[in-house]
Amino acid sequence: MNVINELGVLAIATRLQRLAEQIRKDGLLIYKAHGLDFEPKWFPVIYTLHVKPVLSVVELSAEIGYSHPSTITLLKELETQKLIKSGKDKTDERKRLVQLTEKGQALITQMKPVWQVMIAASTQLTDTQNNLMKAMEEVEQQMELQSFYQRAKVIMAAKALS
Amino acid sequence: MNVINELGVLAIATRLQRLAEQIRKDGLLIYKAHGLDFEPKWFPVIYTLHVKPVLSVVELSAEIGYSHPSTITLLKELETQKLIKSGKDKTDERKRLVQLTEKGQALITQMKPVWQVMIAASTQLTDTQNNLMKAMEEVEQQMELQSFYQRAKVIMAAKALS
DNA sequence: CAAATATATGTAGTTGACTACATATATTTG
DNA sequence: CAAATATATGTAGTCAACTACATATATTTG
Repeated sequence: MNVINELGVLAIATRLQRLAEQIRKDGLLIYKAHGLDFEPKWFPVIYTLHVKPVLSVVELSAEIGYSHPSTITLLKELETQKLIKSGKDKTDERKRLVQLTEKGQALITQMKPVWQVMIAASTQLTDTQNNLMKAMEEVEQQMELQSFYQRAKVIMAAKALS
Repeated sequence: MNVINELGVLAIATRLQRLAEQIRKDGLLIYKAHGLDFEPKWFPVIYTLHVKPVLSVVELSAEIGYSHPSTITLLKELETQKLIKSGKDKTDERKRLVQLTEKGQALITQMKPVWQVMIAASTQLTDTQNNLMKAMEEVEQQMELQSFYQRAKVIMAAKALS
């Protein structure tokens, strides 16, 4: 077994990160080609608020699967873009309720056809023999079953016996 | 077609990044469990210098597939750990030649059995129905054939005709 | 009902990669 | 052979996520 395989596994994230960077850059270009001023990283927030119009920061974070500080950063950017607005929840003063502005809603209407194109293009990219999305999900499942560390421990124990 | 698919594609990198973070953390623990003071991110540099004992910074960057500034950062860390050493190339004063120290070589000997365990564990994790490594390679190939942006353009053009 | 605990938000600093730019040396070419 | 170009290295700053910690408000419990 070639030790470089281990490199391969540890390097997956780096490679995917690069791929993702490229996809984000192209995403930005695609929006621009349609005359739209929108960054791909804003999509999860905007789309979620489109589907669930009023959410607190933590609810939104949970929906998009990000940490709440990451979400707060995105919300700041979107607020300066005037695409979202927010205010205190009157029944629970801890909560800040976030929602789209009219400008945000109008932008979504313009973006919808672009999203369709993006979906078609990204499906072309990822729907190969080993589907990347499915592979991801499978590995996440494996990790949940047993972590990398736990697996290593079991393998070590087995080796010690033989 | 559900628009959230697009989120899925753009979110791949984030998810993979998290997975990679977890794997790195566990990797650190596995080294520690063996009494070794080594960070997973150092592996590409150390292993490459093990196979190709003397390399310049740019040669090394190319081997591990990182940008040269990223490589320089790793080399700095490894130099403070006294795992590598470096000096000017006498025939080409621009080049800095990098190599393992004795300490570095001794550490590799200690790490080799640990790498075997890591390879076995990570193979368990990623060798599922849709193999993650292969999926990655396939998507990289697709991107080389035609970028996300180009694909979107073609799809848009086709739409305009219909 | 006061104290302890839980929840919501926010700030600061970290991580591991990157790009853009600056500088030093080597090589090529008019 | 001097000027232009190419290569090698290094520095500074960016990016998109994170964790750890701090604070404010709400809820639960002895």
